[in-house]
Amino acid sequence: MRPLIHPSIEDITVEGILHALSDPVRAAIYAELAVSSGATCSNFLKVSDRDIPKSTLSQHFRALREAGLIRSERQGVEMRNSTRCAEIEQRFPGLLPAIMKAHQAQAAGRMRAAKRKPKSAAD
Amino acid sequence: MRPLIHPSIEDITVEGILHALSDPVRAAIYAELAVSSGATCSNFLKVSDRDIPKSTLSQHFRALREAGLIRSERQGVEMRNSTRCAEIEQRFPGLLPAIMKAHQAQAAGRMRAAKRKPKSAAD
DNA sequence: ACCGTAGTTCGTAACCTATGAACTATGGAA
DNA sequence: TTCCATAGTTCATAGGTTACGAACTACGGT
Repeated sequence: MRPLIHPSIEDITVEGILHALSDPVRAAIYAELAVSSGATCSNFLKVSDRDIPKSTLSQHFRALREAGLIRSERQGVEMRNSTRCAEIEQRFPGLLPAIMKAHQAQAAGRMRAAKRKPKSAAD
Repeated sequence: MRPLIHPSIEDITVEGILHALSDPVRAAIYAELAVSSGATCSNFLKVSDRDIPKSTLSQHFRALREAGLIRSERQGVEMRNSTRCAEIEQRFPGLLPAIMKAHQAQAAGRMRAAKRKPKSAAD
């Protein structure tokens, strides 16, 4: 089992961050981790009502880790994950807050739209 | 020749924006357009000292356009491109400025590093 | 030593991207 | 009008990336 790779803060790139967060599953994972730090991978076997196979989930965590967005460490049989937002905030001030805010705004917009015509809930 | 597709403002997604700007060439194009509005595609046959084939360039412009980041319109034989940043700023306030600022910070960091050990200029 | 849980790795099919070659659209020049 | 040059687009395809089931590894308990 190869060791986990955590890029040092100066190796983190904007492109990498944007790419990692351009996937809705990863964005959701990151957003959740930003709030409830220390969550494990299997806390995310369901993401916004969608089942994610655990191999896929593992890859998503790897993508977030290698983009420098999260830090993962083994703790017993499971994996504790936490964001590296303090570090990133220092290197790219305002970037993550703006992205998270935009994601929230988008989710809020979806909710408003669903309320207006509730039939489309299963679209 | 199929007509150009410009998503309406409410169809623009955060994921789409992040994905479009997670490519360094597209980010450079967007940054340049944000400053010198009205530039044509062939203004970008070179991007940060790299030659971009024009078919590739065309795809990059399409990606930016269909993510909702730019508006393109034919003017005579060429194509005028401009950003839709005012609209996007309204829908996702602060998002684009934060991303652009981060890209600048990164470029500034690279420049500082190159100055410190100038030998690596050709890496 | 064995089992169950939590994640990782591997193989492969599906999808995405870059690029050269061929094409289309437009505005002059002959 | 016909021809040509310029600016971009589209197509085919090769190479890269991603998703996911199956098989595997790591750890803690019994």
